[in-house]
Formats: sequence, C-alpha cells, structure tokens
Amino acid sequence: MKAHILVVDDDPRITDLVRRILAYEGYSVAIASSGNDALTRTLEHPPDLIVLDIMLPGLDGLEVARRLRAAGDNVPILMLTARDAVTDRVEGLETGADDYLVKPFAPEELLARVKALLRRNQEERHEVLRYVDVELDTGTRIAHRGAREIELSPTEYELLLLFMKRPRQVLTRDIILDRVWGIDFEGSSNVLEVYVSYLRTKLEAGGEPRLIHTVRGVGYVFKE
Amino acid sequence: MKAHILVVDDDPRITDLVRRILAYEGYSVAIASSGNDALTRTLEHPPDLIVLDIMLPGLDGLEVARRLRAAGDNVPILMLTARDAVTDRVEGLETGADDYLVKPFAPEELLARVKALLRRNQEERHEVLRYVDVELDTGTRIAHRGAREIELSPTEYELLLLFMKRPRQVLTRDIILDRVWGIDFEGSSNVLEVYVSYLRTKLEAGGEPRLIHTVRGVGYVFKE
DNA sequence: GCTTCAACTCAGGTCCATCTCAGCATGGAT
DNA sequence: ATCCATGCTGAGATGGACCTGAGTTGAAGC
Repeated sequence: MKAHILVVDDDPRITDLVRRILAYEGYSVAIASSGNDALTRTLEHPPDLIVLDIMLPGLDGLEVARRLRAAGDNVPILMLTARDAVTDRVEGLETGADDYLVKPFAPEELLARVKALLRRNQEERHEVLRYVDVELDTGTRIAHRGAREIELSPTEYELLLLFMKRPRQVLTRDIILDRVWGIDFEGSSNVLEVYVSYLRTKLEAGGEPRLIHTVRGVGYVFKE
Repeated sequence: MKAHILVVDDDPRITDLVRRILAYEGYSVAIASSGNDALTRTLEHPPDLIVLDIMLPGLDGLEVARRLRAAGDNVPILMLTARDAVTDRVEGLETGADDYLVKPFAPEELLARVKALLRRNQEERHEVLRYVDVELDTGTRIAHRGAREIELSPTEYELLLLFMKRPRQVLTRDIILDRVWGIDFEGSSNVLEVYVSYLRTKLEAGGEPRLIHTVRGVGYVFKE
C-alpha cells in the first residue's frame, strides 16, 4: 500500500509544494489547513505519517501532536518550523514529534526524512493482522485463511492489507485506487476489479465464504 | 553489515549532531529521546551499541543502563555527560557503561570510541547463527551448508549475516541496501542482485535447495 | 611491476506481475 | 420480466524487474 501522508499547514504555498513533492514520489497525500481539521482527518483516514507545521491558527502543531499521542496514536510525525529555536525543537520532540525539518528545506531533504521515518516504522512493525479466519503477516507478507497458506503478489498484498486494516468499513473505489495504486486513474481501467477477483479466488480457494463484498456503485467492504 | 546504533538524549541538538556524525560513517542510527523510549526501542530493535546521555527526563541514563544489564543485555554502552565529575564516571562504570565521553567532544573522538567499542564487542562475541542446514560463525566469518564449508567475501558475509539474523522475514531492497551498503545508496545499480547471485551460487554449490527467494517488486526472503 | 581478489558495472536474456480487453454475469430499476 | 449499467473473469500482451556471465576498476600483497 502506498503510504498515505497527511500534510498540515495553513499556508497553501507550503501544502502545495509538499504535496507536489510527495505525490511525485507516489505517496498518497491529504491536506489539512488547521489543527482541528488535522485531527478529524486523522480519525477518519489514519495516515501513515503526518507532516505538521508548528505554527497553525487555533490548535498549533505541538498541541495536535500532544493530543494524538494522548489518544495513543503512534503515527510518525515530521514537524515543520520556520524558526529553529532550540526550545521549539525540544518541546516538539517531547510532545511526540519523531523528526524535525526547518523551513526553508530542500525537496530531497523532505523526501529523505519521510522515507526514513516510514522505513523505521515499517521495520519496527511486524504485526500479524487478523480478521475472522484470515491472517496477514506483514513480516513475511504471507496470508493464511484458516490453516491454508496463501502467497500474494505485491499488489494483492497491498490490497489485502488495506482491507484488513479497515474491516467492516466500506472503501470507495477512489480511495482504494489512491491507496494501492497511488495515482488518479483517469479514464477507464478495471484493474481494481481484476485484483479483487484475484484476491477472492485466492481467499476462497478452499471453499470458504466470501469476505470481499461488492457495494455497487461505491466500492467494496471486507466483512463476513 | 553496518552496525546499528541507538542514540539517547533529550536534546535534539545533541542527537542531531551525533546522528549526522555516525550516519556519515555509514552506521544505521536510531534516536530515542527518553529513557523509556530507549528501553522500548532496544527491545524492538536490539542495537549493536547505545550512545546514552546521563541526564534524561524521567529514567536517567544510569537507570537505563542498570535495567538493561539487569535484563541480561550486554550491548556496549557509551555514556555521554556534560559534567565530568568523578563520581559520575565511577557510578556510570559501575552500572554497566563500557566507556565515557564528556561533552563537548570532537567528532573524531566520538567515532574513535564507537569503533573501539564495536570492535571489542565483535571480537568478543563469537556466536554461531543457524538456520536449517546453514551455519554462520561470526568469529571465523565462515559459513557451512551441512558439512560443506563456504568462504565468504566481506560483503557476502554481511549480506548473509543480515539474512540469518532475520530468517523468514521479507527484507525490502531499501532495508538491505541500507544495512549492508550504508545509508545513501542512490541511483540505479544492481549490486544487490549481483551479491544475491554470488551467495546463491555458493549456498547451492552442492545442489541444495534455494534459501534466498526473490519477492518480486519488494526484496528477498531467507527461508526454506 | 605483476598478481590477486573483492566490488562493482554492463548487457543480453528470461520471466512474471500487471494491466487491457472482450465477452459474460449480475443487480436494480421500471 | 426486461433492460442497461455495473461488475466479473479468462486470456493474452507487455514492460520492467531480476538474473547472471563477462569485463573493468582499484586496492593490497608479493
């Protein structure tokens, strides 16, 4: 699954720049322009990383970070600041930021840090996701349905990972395409249907009941 | 494989500086900003060395060292302190630190001590890693497949060591390149493929089944 | 200076994950 | 029940990822 990154800043020049840099690398990017907006979006669509400006109207970046951590959210946070006052950095790291970037910054530096944070996170998290009789091991990238082992191609893996992170939730075609393929599929392509078909075939090869259900005109749900 | 070093300090100026110095030498660096954070990261990702500030909020450096040793962890610890009071040093060495560095320090001095500690530790630890019918002796740097002896070049050794430390885990190309070849390996090169090829040739010279499997589009796994 | 060996580059070839397409199935509205 | 839009899936094309043999470079030892 292409990493999903939430960029929080009230200055559209910054968000635009950051979005372009990240989108060009294939990341799925969402924008929030205020602290409250950021918290709402994080709840609705948990990102894999947050790029967070310290100076925001209303809730500032530090407060956003503090509240996320207080809520038990461990999403990596990359703080942006125009000032490089030491007190800021100290406070930022204490409130839960994982890394720092001082504006103005070079695109490569942003990318390097984003990549490093994501990798660190990915490396540390070898979790086994479970739903009903399906298991997905993010370390070995192997799935199980009951005792049956299922090998997955990269895209199949990303798609199943997305489903298993959000069981019971209806995912729209747009969101799935964005998160798994990371681009805006203009024009008509039926890749998504094809891959859903592949996954269904593999998940139901032992005669088990269907888990990926079509929601006509909308998208798919992963549930019993 | 480049050593993995955990740097623990609540002052981002220090962690930033230390990280830059170490990363420039090709070490893989992780940061922790509190004592608890340090303990957690050590559990999740055992480092080959810890650079530990004495003064930390919450659990201080001495307490961190004490707990690690109490838990039977022998990871080398390089203590940092702003004070050079003798009592500190004594207490530090008693609680399990392996060496001392007084702030401010010169980058070369940090590097020298880090290298010395790593070397000492490496020489002391002659463990033999095993997986299926493969053995890797970290003392002699010689591998065995069954009874057949296999000589390895330095890079081949580092690569096999990484695989044997994480059998069954899918390692992404990024992570392997980072751990074996060091940080910024940009541009297109197929060194990794070449070395995987070398290792496969040596590991399968007796007609044994393949252990290093390609995970297309992702990386490699070491498993049966 | 010559040899040796590790590290890396390059190029040609293979293979398979991904995607397109087309025909068929299904669901929902009237 | 009929019809049309939407979704499903088998078959096949394709491009890029990967493999590997051969060659180059550079450092170390003789």
